[in-house]
Formats: sequence, C-alpha cells, structure tokens
Amino acid sequence: MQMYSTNMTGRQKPFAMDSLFRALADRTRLRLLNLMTGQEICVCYFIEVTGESQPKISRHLAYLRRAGIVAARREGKWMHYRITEPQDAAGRRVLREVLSWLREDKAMQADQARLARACCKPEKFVSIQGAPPPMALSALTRTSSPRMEAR
Amino acid sequence: MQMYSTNMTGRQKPFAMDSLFRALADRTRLRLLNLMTGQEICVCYFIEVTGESQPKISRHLAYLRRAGIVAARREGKWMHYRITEPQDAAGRRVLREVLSWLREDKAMQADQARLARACCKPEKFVSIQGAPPPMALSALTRTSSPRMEAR
DNA sequence: AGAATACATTTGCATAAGCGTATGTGTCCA
DNA sequence: TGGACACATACGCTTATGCAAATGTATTCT
Repeated sequence: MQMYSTNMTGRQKPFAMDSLFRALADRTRLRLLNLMTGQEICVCYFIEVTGESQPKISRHLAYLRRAGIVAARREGKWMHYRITEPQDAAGRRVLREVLSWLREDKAMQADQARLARACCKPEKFVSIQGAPPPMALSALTRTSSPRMEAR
Repeated sequence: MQMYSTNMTGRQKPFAMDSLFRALADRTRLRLLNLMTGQEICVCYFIEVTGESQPKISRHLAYLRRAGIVAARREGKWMHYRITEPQDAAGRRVLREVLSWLREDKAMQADQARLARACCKPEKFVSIQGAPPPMALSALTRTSSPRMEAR
C-alpha cells in the first residue's frame, strides 16, 4: 500500500539552494505558490482559478512537494496543499521575499481575485462543488507535526 | 563591428519573475553571483577561483547577462562583471536576500576565501598575472550610466 | 602586420523539463 | 461491490539546458 510519492518521516531536507530556484523557475508553480501564501488550498481551486489542466497542476504540485517547498494533506477525496517554510532562517527570508514579490504582480493579483470570487460563490463553479474552501494558516505555516511530507 | 551580445541602450527590462529564478537555478551561476556580491570581478578570477573551464564560466556569465542580472565592462583585454540590481524594489529585496543566503553557505564561503587568497598573492596564480583585481562597489551597484548592458 | 592573451560563441550531444493524453489510485456513496 | 469523484502518474513527444571541444573576436605587444 504505497502512498503515492509522499512519506511520513516528518523530516525536511535543507534546500540545496539551486534546487529551490529550479522549483521557482516556472510561472505555473509561482502562481500556485502565490495562491498558497497564508492559506492551505484544495487542488480543485488551483485548477479552477488558473484554468490549467488537472494533470498539469498536479505535476507542478508534485514538483514543489519533491522540492520540499509545499506539503500535502488529504481530507477525504480532497488534497490540500500549503507552503512549508525552510528551516534555515536565510532560506526562509528568501522565500518570504519571493512571496511578497509575487503579490505585487498584476497577474498574481488577478489569480487572488479569482480565488476570492470562487470562495465566495462556490456554487457558481461546477469544479469545486462541495470542496473544502481554503483555510488561512496562522503564521505562514511553521513545521507542524502529523502531515504528509515531501518525498 | 558587432560587439558580442551586448548592447548600449542602457535599458533594463523588468525581470519576468520566473526568468530570474531560472537564472538562479544553477550552482555555477550562484557561485559567480556570490563572488560578485559587492564587487566587480574580472573573468580570469572566476576561472581561477572556481576551477571551472573558461567556456563554461563565459557561458554562465552570458546567461546572467541575458537575464539582466549582471552587467559587463571591458577594460583592455579584460572583462569585468558585476551585479545589476532590479529596478523593482521587491525584486531587489529578493536578490539581496538570495545573496545573503549564499554567504551563509560553506562552499560559497570557500569560494570567497579562495578569491581573497588570489587577490592577496596574484603572483601565485599564473592565470591572473597582471589582471585587474576585484573592485568594491559602493552600495551594491545602482544603475550607473555608460556601460555595457544585457542583451 | 603577426603572435599572444582573454574572452565569447558555436557545435554536437546528453539529459532535464514541460505539455497533453491516457491511465492508475484512494475515497466515498449507493 | 460497483460506480463516481478527485487526484496522481506514466507515456510519448518537444523544447530547453548543460557540457566539452573547437573556433571566433577584440585588444595588446612586438
């Protein structure tokens, strides 16, 4: 019974520097991270908000997961993703600056707006009917305990 | 008389976000940026300090130049490279955090040490005989005027 | 002008990344 | 137990990236 590409070790390898940047080196992944800032989000919202295909979203989320930047949590049929901050203080500062940079981008703001709309009126969006809405994370996710981890 | 892949426009396109991270997504390029933090450096020093081949260094410098992250200046036979900070304040903060993160890395510190040694005793290194030594940049390079630019 | 020096670029090849399409897996419900 | 649903992966293909080796170019020196 292999649980996809996640493990339960709770260990988090330090970023290899360049591997963090490889993870950030894709527009779609940046959009996903932008949507995750401060909150845990269900995959179906990513799909709805970005307008990208489900496999594409899933692949990029897997990439971020393997890079140790996000963690996933299953809730019934749904998967929730959230950002996991680096242990390393300097790395954490970098990621925070990146996220705040994203927030200044027009397209990223548009994504945020679409997300807000989808959350307010989920009944308007077939794809997220009944899906658990995004949940704010107090303090940009410190490394909490029982969760699904990066491979 | 085409001047390699540089131009003289003095214009600096805003980073495309993901393209900045693509530029940072390589260890060799991070090493080069680390060596350039706060100072302008001659190519031969990069080669000496990193131990990498000349074409490899040159290629990565060209990559950084095209990405708009560094600028080059010719001085006789020698080419000097330095970091050019983004216009955008948020992007600038990101880059600064990245550079300070690099400074905490062991391997990067080792590069710095090798650079310091090469500068103190250039006569010990055949490859940098007579080459102009690194020059400190007051205030991590604001966009100065007459210079060679990214493509 | 010709040779030497210091870089830059091209070429050819191997690997990594992205994408769409198809298919597999885990969960819930009838 | 058999869908239906929500994702995750595998597959085949195309493009981007990295490297070594070879070659081109600008500048200086003789």
